[in-house]
Amino acid sequence: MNLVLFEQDRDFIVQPLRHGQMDYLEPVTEALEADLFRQLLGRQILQRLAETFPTPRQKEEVPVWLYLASQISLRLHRAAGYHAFPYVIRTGGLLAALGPAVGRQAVHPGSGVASVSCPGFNHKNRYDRQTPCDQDFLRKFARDTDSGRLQAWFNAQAPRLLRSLKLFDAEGLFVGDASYLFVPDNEHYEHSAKLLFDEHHHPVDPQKVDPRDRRYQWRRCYKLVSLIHVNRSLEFFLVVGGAGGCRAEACAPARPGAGPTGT
DNA sequence: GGTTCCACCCGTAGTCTCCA
DNA sequence: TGGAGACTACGGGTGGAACC
Repeated sequence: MNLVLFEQDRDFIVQPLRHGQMDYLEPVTEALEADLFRQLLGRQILQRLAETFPTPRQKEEVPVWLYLASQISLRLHRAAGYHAFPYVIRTGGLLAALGPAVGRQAVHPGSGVASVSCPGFNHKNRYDRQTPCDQDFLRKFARDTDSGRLQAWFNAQAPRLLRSLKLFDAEGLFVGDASYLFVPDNEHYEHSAKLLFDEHHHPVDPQKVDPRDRRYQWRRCYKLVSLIHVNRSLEFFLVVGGAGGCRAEACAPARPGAGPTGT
């Protein structure tokens, strides 16, 4: 974790920290994240995934493996949007794993301010690069990727990769899990559906309950069905496949009140 | 010269926060 | 509780670099 403080900020920030007052704790340390990406890169995992990724680009400037690594890093930091990419790069461990050929971090000896310098993968930039690629590249690459091909790619490559790494338990236990992803009530969320949920986030049949009951709420959502591999002692779980979407008929609860928890 | 990629910029809409 | 302003996410446009 990098923390650069100016003199006037110290009392304001350090004192509450000493008393255990914190609004948010970063769940991933720089060292742990760097170790993860060293494994992924050193064992050629990201490169192998990139070879089959359904890239929307006809020619490649920024490598696909960097796109995949950036997406993983954003998820690790729970970044909701690409806007956070410069901050994730500056504070996370991805840059350390990638090495100075992709970017290096330096702390100014006088001011103590940390800065990042990245050579990039082309010479189209006008300003000094703070990230290996522009956040707009990640955003538009993701937007242009065909969702159907992406889902098919994940469902094919994830089990293939896990099998090659010998990560499947010999007993071969798989669990089907359905979750509901709640979104704001905005019809621009394509293929989302409004369902009636009870106070435990279980979908219920509006024909069989009183929708005016305040315990029930109409909520817009997507449904995610995941195939998860576990061992009997539940020491780990691996998501090996999934399907998303939420047309009303597909999202209707199979058994009122017995649905999965919202996630 | 045409095409593609992407860095950079801008406008818009949605969401959040603050305050009366 | 509602309005104003700030913030954020996103789509679209532009122009330069790279390549054929």
